[in-house]
Amino acid sequence: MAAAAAAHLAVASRPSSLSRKNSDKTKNPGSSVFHSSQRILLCTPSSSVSLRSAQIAATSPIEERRVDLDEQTQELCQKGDLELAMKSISSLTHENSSSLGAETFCYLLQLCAELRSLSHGKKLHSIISSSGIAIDSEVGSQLVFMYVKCGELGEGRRAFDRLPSRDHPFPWSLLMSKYADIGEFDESISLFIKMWESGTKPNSHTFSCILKCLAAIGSIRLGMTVHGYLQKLDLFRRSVAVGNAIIAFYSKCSSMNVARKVFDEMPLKDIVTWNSMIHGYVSNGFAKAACEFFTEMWASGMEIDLATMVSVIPACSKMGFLAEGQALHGHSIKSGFVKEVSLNNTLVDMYSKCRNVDNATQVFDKMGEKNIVSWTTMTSGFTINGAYQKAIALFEEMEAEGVELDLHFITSALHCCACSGSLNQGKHIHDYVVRNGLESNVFVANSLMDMYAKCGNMVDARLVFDCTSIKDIISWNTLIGGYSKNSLPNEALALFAKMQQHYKPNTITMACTLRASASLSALDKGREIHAHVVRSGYQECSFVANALVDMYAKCGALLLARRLFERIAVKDIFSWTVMIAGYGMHGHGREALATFKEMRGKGIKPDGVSFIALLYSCSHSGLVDEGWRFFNMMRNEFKIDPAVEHYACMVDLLSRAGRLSKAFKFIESMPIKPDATVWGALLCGCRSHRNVELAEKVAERVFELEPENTGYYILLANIYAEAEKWEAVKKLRQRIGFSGLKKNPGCSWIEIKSQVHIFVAGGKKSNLQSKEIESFLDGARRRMKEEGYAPRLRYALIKAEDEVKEEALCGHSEKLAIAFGILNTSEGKPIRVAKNLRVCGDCHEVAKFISYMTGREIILRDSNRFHHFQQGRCSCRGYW
DNA sequence: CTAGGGTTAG
Repeated sequence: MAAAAAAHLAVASRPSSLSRKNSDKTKNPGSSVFHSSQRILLCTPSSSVSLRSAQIAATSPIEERRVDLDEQTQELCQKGDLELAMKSISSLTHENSSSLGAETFCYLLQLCAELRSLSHGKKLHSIISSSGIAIDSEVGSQLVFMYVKCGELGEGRRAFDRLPSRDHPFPWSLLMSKYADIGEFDESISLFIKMWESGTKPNSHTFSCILKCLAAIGSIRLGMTVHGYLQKLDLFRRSVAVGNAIIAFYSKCSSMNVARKVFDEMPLKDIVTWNSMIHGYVSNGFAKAACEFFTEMWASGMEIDLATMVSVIPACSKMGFLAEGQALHGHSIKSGFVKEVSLNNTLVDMYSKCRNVDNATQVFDKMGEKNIVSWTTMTSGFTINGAYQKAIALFEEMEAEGVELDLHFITSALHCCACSGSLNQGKHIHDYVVRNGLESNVFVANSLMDMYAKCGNMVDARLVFDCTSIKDIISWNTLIGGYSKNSLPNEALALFAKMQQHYKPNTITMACTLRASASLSALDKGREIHAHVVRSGYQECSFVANALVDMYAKCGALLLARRLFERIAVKDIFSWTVMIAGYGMHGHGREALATFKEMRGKGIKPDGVSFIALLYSCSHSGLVDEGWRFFNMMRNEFKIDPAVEHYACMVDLLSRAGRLSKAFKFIESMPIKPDATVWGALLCGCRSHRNVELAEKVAERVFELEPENTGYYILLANIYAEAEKWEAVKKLRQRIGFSGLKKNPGCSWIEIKSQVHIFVAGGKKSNLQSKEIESFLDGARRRMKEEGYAPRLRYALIKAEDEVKEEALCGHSEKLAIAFGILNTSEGKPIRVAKNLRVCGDCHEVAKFISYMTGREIILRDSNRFHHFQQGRCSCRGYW
């Protein structure tokens, strides 16, 4: 204020009688120019002005002409007519330009700023410079203002740096806020520091801006210092904007409690105050609090504006409050907000998230103006509601219309392809990305990788990864996770090792990597990662803790899994499910049931997945009655509609128990279409209970559903072979040959001293120690006979055709791995072997005997479950 | 008191 007055004084002290005379008129330049009716009345119609200007130029003496020129230009400025104002001073030449009052230049520059007229602004700048008069801080500030408003921040900064004095906060705050707008918070903060050091007192604008910057760089401590200082100044009580800025600061720093306290203490609140609180609650994940706050705002009689609506509607979306959302929609219609694109976009989002895709589509179709956000929102709306084809159609529509698609839209479309497994559509979008040079964007690249990974195409996912120069931690995690989920654990672990040269892994990396170790059954590797987790302090993260339990369970260390499980302070539904599944795969059905009971005792409501784990546990422990009980409990008590996985568990349960025809009838009575896993479970049952007739019937259904899955053909071939139906085996073999199918080769592996050793079919050329292994197994077999072990060996298979025989040999890979383990580990240590297919019957018997013969515990994980061999017995008790 | 505080999508 003082500085402004001084500037005015400086202007007044110029040899100009008019500036003093005019000073009452010039008090309120700027935005009021267009609104003051008094000013407009004072204005002369433009035609008469130019007439007068011509008269003046012709007749007046110099002094009078100058006065009139000042007055007349200022009047034109007040009217907002920049063109005429510029024309009126165009008669000025180099020699006499200094005769125009500085105040007039202020008027002109301000009008240029408001009208964003950079060309006139620049012209004025050059006139002022060439006039030879020194640019005082008032004119200088207007120059800064003009340049900044015209989008020339750099020029504005240069003008600022040339100011003779910078004792007014205006140009400081102006630059600070523009730097903040373009994200250069550090520059803004450094200006604030310079300002502070120069002794210029910041005002409320400056403080609003610095709080915004400090929030953006996450400097909570400094922000709190500013808050404390403002409390001493009592500034935030006098300025609502400052109070609002403090609220925004705390909400951005996730301290809604403090924000609430500030809110309560503010003596003056406006609509922005309320809106800031609502937005703060929503963006910090307190959607419910946001809704409640809105209700309070409504009740207080405060006006509701567009920003309120655009903040509170997403809160309803997050909560799934359809009725409330609809009420807000109604209010928007009444208040005319439905004209706004932004509001319609939130409505489309709200209806989509509240699972009302019809209303979402209706709003979308009806909205007058659409922007790229509308299209993006509708695309993800279709995706979350499973209407993948409609989402893809939107992409095609946009592409056909030649609309320029931004990266948000592209990532949404890719996400849709990822969710629906639409590889071809995804590739099509990839083409678009390449054509439009968007592949260097890290978000797009990450979405592409995610899409390829979810579609099971890790080769292309890797290609995108390798071609992207800019990677972030999400890129690495996406690819590692993709490898883990696509059963490529070795690739996942290799990439994890490589990643550590570039990035510190985060909790998500750990969870993905643990999953890879789990699927490899690589206990040492898992332990290594566990150590990493502890060193990084990630063990408190529930994601990681659950992954650790899962890893130990899948690596056969069930006791360790249980111990870690018990250490999880807050067990969520995932923790419980993982533990129940862990017991299930080890055949500890009773413990699984007890854990489930414990979970319910803690008030955790089971979901569909936890029931899959439970039913699976029952089937692997032969708990038929219990299985039924839980299946009914799930439907009746928890109102969960069984999914195909639940049916598969039940069929498995019945089939293992030998109730094959009941299982068959059960499948036929299913309300949903059974898939290959359901029929496949029955086919397995047919094998263990040697029912060839039913097997043939069931197999046809399976082949129809999954004609490319060779595992089922081999299963049937084995069923025939075991029944010595060689003709049938031959026919089936021909059928496989005709379709040109390749089978999944069986392999087993064992980890010794962090090194994974893999054994494949036949084991011919596989290992250095193949001789020792062979002689060990020969010895074992000899002793088996000597000790009268009934060799339930499938000798019959020897008569089989090559294809089947080879399959029988594949089964031997686990024997090789077990033998290798015994030969290379010290006595008394358990042997942990994993296999990619189900264990073969012969190997199962041999493993039992080896555990008895050597006194070693053998833990074999096959594709289906764990087998703990100890003293000649297996934990599966035949349920495999 | 020309500048400041609150606005949807990945």
